[in-house]
Amino acid sequence: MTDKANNTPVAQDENKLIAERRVKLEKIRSNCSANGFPNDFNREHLAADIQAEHGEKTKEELEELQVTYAIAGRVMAKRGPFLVIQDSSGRIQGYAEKTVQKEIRAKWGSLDIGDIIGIKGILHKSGKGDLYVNMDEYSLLTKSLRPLPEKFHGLSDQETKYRQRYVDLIINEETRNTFKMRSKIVAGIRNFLTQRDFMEVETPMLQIIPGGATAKPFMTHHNTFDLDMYLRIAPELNLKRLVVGGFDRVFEINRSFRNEGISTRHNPEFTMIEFYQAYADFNDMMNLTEEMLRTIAQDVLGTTTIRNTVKNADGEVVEEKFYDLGKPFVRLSMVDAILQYGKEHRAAAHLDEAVLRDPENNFDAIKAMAKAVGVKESSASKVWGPGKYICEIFEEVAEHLLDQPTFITEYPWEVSPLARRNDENSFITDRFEFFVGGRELANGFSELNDAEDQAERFQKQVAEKDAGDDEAMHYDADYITALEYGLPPTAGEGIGIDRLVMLFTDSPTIKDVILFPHMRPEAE
RNA sequence: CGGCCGUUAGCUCAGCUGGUAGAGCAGUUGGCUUUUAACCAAUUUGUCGAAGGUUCAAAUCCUUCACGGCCGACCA
Repeated sequence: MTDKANNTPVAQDENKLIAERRVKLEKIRSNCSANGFPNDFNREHLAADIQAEHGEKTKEELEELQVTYAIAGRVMAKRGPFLVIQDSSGRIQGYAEKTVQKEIRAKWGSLDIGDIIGIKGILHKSGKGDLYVNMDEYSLLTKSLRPLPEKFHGLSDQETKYRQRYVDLIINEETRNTFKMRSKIVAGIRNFLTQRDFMEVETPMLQIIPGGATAKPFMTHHNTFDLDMYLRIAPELNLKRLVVGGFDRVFEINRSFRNEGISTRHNPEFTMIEFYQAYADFNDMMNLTEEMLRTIAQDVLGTTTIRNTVKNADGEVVEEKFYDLGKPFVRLSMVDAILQYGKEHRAAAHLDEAVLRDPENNFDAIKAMAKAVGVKESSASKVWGPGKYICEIFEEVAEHLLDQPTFITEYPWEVSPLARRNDENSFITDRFEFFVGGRELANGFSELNDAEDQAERFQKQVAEKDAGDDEAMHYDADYITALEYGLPPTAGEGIGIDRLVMLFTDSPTIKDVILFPHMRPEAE
């Protein structure tokens, strides 16, 4: 099948400014080598390195040195004879004396903001104290045909920032920093785990049975097998198959896909790390999480205290929050969280501790309580048991209030189809979720390695699917087979990388930490 | 999927209770030539998101649609 709509070239949004630059490009093509696009300039130095090495020197000291530098980058501003050049490391000025300016005008028409040039010459310091490279040699490397956003206000239109991230990256240093930080965070996680003998693996994203989470999958089709397939919603089951195989400590950092709503916290494809450790339990995972986040914060931010802000429409900071990852994180059971945070809720009077602590024998009461606090029921709620109601009440009255780093434990087995039951209380599992700033960042548990129990849980999920819950899990017979070979006692965890980066970079929406977030196509 | 808000020049934005489109930046031309949002003078730029409607007259009022933002819903 060919999709002509996506392959038809559409008329570019030409305007006068672009036309003027095309005229200049014609001139450059005829006056310069390589038809105007040379690739023989040898860039030898970065702006930031030069600034670091010579920024503190006096004008006179520099004149004595007479050092030559070869820089290249994008022209970001013109100030008389000075050109502000931006490269991947930072900015430094170039200086065009009058004869050079005349020469440029004759050969290139004129230099535009956005053009990419190479400059080689002696480094000086200006009267106002800024370093500049004299344009002893220079070459126009790439003519920019499109005008950049205005130099002072920059690019603030969010739609353009997301649709044309390349423009956002040219213009906004905060955007560049966010994605540099993201790279460092991922590298930090990788280091942390590999130092602890975890092995990085890659498992299929195309799956026949999407498993490992309750979510709606994307569907696709494999032509050769003539087989419907799904994009994975989680790597979980394959990673545990690897633990069965004897890889005791594995992790995978990559995308999962869920065919659900888009919001400030949700993108249809998102990056998770999942890691599994044999002969460990969920308490070990919580300890590991604390240590990992602490280490990464220290390595990436240079501090364990993270500052997040709330801004108003004008971009002014109206609220500041600090999260100290250096302190032990709060650990609270789900029911305790309901009782503690529910005090502020408008329906607080309905939160009866005796009922919450024994929901199985108070099913009607827990249902009434859920209704009182505002839990909305749907057609799928026919199959809800007491555990699901507890979880719904928690989400309604407590979850969004979990600001400081908090582990919530004691998730009911009913909402945890892959987690191990607690030994003392079979109503709950050895599971936790981790929250910061009202956002869920991680989910971990001691793994259910009892094949027969797992088979029963899958059957219950299938019943829920048949009852109309299209997010319920499929029965994965091969996974049961794998468990029958024997999964050692194991604990595992998934951390949402995008949300973690949001926390570390003080980003209010997930689109700010994803280079190319999904948007509806623009109308033609 | 629902509520509210937005969409005007390449960018950032004005444009009032309807009277026929503006500023700064950048662009063009010239000047200046160690500037820092460089400066000085002159000057160009528009399908006012799209389509209907009301009106003598619509960027402005009404309707529908598109896209975006925020908040809900779903979820991670």
